[in-house]
Amino acid sequence: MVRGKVRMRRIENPAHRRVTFCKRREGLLKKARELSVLCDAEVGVIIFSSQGKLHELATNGNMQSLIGRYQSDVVGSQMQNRALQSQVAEPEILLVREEIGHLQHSLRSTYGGGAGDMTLDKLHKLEKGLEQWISQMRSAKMQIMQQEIQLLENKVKEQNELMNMHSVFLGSPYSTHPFTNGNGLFSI
Amino acid sequence: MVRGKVRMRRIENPAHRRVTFCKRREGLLKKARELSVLCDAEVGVIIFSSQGKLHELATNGNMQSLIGRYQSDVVGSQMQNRALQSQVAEPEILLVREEIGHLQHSLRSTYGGGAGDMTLDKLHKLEKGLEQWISQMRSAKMQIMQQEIQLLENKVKEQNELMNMHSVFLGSPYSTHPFTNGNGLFSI
DNA sequence: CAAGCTATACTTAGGCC
DNA sequence: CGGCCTAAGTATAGCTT
Repeated sequence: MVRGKVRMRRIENPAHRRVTFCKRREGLLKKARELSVLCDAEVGVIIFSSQGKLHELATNGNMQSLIGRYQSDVVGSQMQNRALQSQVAEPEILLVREEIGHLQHSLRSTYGGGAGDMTLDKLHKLEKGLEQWISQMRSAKMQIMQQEIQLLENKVKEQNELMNMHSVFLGSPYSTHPFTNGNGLFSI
Repeated sequence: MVRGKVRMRRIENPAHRRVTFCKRREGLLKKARELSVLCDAEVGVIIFSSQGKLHELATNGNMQSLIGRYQSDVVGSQMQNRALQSQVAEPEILLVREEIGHLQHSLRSTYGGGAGDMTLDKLHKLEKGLEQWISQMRSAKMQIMQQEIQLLENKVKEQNELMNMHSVFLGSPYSTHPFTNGNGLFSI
């Protein structure tokens, strides 16, 4: 029987803690699955016990793809999606894929099945992960550069507006500035 | 009032579905936080609603580091940790860091504060992410190669044992095989 | 030490504002 | 829409086996 409100702090008794961990972990995963089914949501749960053991749930069956979607959403922007798609054929990814292909081939010729298939499956997951990581990396870099360009464009626009004000009220004192064009405005 | 057992299937009415999503999402995150506190566990939850909106919880406050830990555990092995640490100073990461440094510098000189700081903060997060992704990528590749080496070594050992059996029962029929050494055994 | 039990606390569907 | 209410259904702490 639950004799009172549960004290919301770390359970000190290690045995109690482990039992509670097992029960509540199952409860949490059940709730996650229910949320996913009832509300048509995609849910991922990652749990590390205090002993460091990993437990996980990905309602779509693939944590890597969920993490990929998460990264896309956090790094953000529509560019991300375009980048993820356009970059699949880029040389760096092709090189890695080729490298993995070689490794898979040598493994395949070494083992004919059983344990070998497990290893291949693992490699396949790694391959997916690698592509994802590289895409993410590049997308993030493109994102940064895109931001810089945007900021510089804004800066230029700002300066041009200032210039126009100066022109109206004070004439065009900067017409000989080395970075301005014939109209006294910055250009890229 | 709850009039009967909840039917464990997608709620078709969109309004009901959204309300239930909000309620159960809060419940799930609460349970996750409780599990973390009571049992001293590290918990991460990622939820995408059916409209694609992201909701997340990382009980240590940093989803990226949780994902990093997850990747380490899935890709596996102690090597991963060594790799994560030893590779921080590697040229590729230094290059990216330098590149980001340049972008940060130009942003800093363009804007003096306010929105500029938000952008810098975002860049800083991206920088951390990039390092992680590169480390992950390299660790995964090293892991694959490590596995290949291990498998090849096992294969060689196996072959050598077979050779020994042949030597005992049939003599040494393969002593002139181009890939064997003077003892009729494979070597790397 | 895991598995099962049960009283009690907690969650939540549906209603209402 | 978002918050509050409440009955009914669930989860689970502490116990037992």
